[in-house]
Amino acid sequence: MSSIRIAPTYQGSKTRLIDWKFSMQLEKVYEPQRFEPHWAELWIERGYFHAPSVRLPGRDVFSLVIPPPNVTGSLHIGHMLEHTEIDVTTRWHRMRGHQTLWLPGQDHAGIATQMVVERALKETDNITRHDLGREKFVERVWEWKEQYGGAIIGQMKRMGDSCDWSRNRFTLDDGLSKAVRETFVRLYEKGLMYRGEYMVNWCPRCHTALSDLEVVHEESQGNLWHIEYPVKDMPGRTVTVATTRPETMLGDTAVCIHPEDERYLDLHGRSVVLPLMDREIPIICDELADPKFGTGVVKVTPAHDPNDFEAGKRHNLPHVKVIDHNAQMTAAAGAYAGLDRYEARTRVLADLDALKRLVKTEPYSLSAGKCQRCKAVVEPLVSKQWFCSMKPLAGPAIKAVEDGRIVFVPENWSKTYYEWMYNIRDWCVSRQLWWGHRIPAWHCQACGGITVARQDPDKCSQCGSSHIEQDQDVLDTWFSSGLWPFSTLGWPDQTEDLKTYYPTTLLITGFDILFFWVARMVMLGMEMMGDVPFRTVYIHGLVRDAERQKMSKTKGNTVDPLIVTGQYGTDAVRFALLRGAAPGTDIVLSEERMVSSRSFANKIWNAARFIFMQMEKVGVDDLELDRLETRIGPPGQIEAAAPLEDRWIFHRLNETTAKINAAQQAFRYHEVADLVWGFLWDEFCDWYLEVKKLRIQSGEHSRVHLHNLLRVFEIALRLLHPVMPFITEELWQRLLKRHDSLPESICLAPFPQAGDACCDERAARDFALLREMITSARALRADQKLDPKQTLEGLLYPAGEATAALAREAATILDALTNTKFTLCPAGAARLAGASRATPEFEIVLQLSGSQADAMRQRLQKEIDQLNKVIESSRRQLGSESFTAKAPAQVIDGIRAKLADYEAQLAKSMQALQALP
RNA sequence: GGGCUCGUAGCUCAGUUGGUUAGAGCGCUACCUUGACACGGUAGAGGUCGCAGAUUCGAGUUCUGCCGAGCCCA
Repeated sequence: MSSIRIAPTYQGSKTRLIDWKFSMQLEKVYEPQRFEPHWAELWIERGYFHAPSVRLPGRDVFSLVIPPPNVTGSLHIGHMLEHTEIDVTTRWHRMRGHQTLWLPGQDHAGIATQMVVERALKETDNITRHDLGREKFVERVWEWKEQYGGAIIGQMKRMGDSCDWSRNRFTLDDGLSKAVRETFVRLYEKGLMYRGEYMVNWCPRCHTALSDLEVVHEESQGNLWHIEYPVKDMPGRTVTVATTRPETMLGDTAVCIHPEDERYLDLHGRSVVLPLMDREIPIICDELADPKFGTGVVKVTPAHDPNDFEAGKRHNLPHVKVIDHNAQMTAAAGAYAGLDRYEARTRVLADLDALKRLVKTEPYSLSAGKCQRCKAVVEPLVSKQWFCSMKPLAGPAIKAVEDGRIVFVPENWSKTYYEWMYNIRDWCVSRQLWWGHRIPAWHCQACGGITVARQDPDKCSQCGSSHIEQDQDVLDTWFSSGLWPFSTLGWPDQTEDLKTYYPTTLLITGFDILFFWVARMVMLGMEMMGDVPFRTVYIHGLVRDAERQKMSKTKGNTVDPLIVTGQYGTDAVRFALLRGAAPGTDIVLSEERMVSSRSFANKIWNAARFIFMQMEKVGVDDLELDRLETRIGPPGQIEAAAPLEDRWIFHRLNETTAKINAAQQAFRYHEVADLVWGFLWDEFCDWYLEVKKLRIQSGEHSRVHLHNLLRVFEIALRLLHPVMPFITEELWQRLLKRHDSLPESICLAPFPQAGDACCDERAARDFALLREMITSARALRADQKLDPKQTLEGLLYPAGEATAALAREAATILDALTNTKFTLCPAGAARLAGASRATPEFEIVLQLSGSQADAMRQRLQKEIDQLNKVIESSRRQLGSESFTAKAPAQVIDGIRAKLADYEAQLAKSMQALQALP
């Protein structure tokens, strides 16, 4: 092996893997920026994440579609959490040899994108979209999309998201647009898509109708104004209505009382005169009025309130539209025409006050519906829109979850899902926008008929006239998103992709779009494909800041993934996110979490550095690690004659492997992270490496020791890879000699599986005992404030032959790791006075001066107190008839054994206390 | 008003079907710059698991009520 060592450089050789000859020298400090971009690019260039269309024989399929981010946006930390969870799961499946597809893409976000481009037009050219015209405007949005739409893709690639980029999809792609049109036509033909005049949520800023879901209700402090209406032909008789929106009174076409309200029986069949307008309107009887609320009289404005709209239908009331699509008063508002709705409110109140018709103003908290996008207060307006009937679609969607064909994780989300599904209302799908899928319906100027078609028609399907014009509106973005799991796979064409990957295996997404997206995908998937779109829905939490606050731009507490990954490394940020990602909980992302996660990466880095240095010293490079077949499946056989630490670490590795696979299966990402952390840091680095250091220093059988060390480390890297893909790839590439039989990348190497071959309970017990001896001795030293550099004399009294044998076998380790020269004493030998520590298995005594005895006495007394406490409670339990009669024998035996231990330990502690000078 | 979630160490959180002395990270204290790592090591302190009942031989874990925090739907 050459003695020249050059740090690897990736420049000018993007597609080259690391040259192993130069791979053994690691920088002292972990610097992820040096290698993360390299691997991110290489993985994609080599096509490791490409999924074939054809179903490969004998392999499980794992497929998942991305929740498509908004094309104009950039990724925030919430996306990064979502993508990390997806990526961890995807990589895990890929490594398990499954035919794996993570399909990426973006959606066109109709309202949001149009808003952004309109704003830009205003700023740069001071023009509106109407100045440009529809065609030109849409062109501009496409230009915008081309310019900024790549941002997300770039970010995802840099984060190592293992998606198949050859399949990237956009909701406005030709294929997906075809799917949208096909769906619309099918639903229309089935009578599930209809057009009509109904009251919808209208955003006066975005100038479009919104679905119920796009309206957010916010509590705010307002007033309840009480207005008096004089009853016609009954001088002096008035009724008082209460309203939070007095300006709408101009459009009142009735007042309403409850039919059984005794206060108003004399008013049945009467009418009132609407103040300010001097319009006579009827008094109607309807359940709409709640006798218990206020005066029991309500004003009825069918054109501007959903409940009144319904009441208006029941009583054939006329609509007087006093507020228009710009939230300005119409001509019907008489003197108030042209005013903004709030200005009109002020004026109406002033005028009513002048007429002495405003009898009371009381503060009132109300919840106003606001546009999700622009936060403008939504105006309920009657207009002609397209609606999708939901009830018929909801049935099969509910059943799919009830049957367990779709499973929610955590399970309780299914309740929220049912709740919404059972109370579902028709979906307003038309939007008065230009950016989106134009509705495939043509209106005939001759007969007024509607032609809905897959291909653009040239004449009316009803009268044959060629004077037809396509509907001006586009569809809700979520309509196309609802088709995402199959439109992205080529539907409505019957593609190979569809056969192979639909239904998808899993969906990982946030609860905020459970109704918007998840529920609609289920309904449309059932309807169009006749099968569920995914089998499992994992709902992740919300990323919060260190103070548990929701992140928001206005609060300024957002975390930019690009900045933090630059600071700490992508692996560390991923790990920090995952450590908090217990199912059903929000994720708290703090600076400290990222710092400690980077420390973990640094720890692994340095463990590798140590290993590589030893390999150099011993003069071995690969130690036959190229024989991959020995590493598929369980961690492998370990000879019975192998040193204790090897038998122990393989046992632990195997256990950890089993637990990690189980945690992966259950989406317990925090557990995956904790397990791998605990194994690598607390066991591999703190104990195994420390012992191996001694072995290698001794110079005997270094090769054998190193061989096992490398095997463990290599397997651990693969366990860690889904969670920290970059550092594991970097180290794995450096560790392994390039060999034809090996996968090119750790991405493609098999994920470790647990087996029985290296289970070794005895080694586990022995090593735990050895650790206890060492820890006890160290604790004694620390208690006595003894100089760590001073080698001490110590005595070890084992309780039995097995412990004695272990003490003999591990004598050098015990001495070295405690800096003590221990003498092994027979079990029954007389105790020497000194600092002592006892366990059921052994007792350790260190020589002690009188001045140090006090601290020791205190510690022993505390220990005795604690022992007495647990002994008492154990005895009480064992003395209880009902316990011994009912508890399982295993539990009783366990407590008996433990009690014996406590008692033995207590005796030793008492003895030690007495022995103190 | 209906539904859901949470309340465990100073802070942020784990704790899978009830079972022996309740864990982690960060922070804190003391000691240690030891040839992988101070982004480190060793040893420690710190919790009557929100409150009150109930079930049980046994409850952080199950049930009921209350208090407190948050979210969703109407």
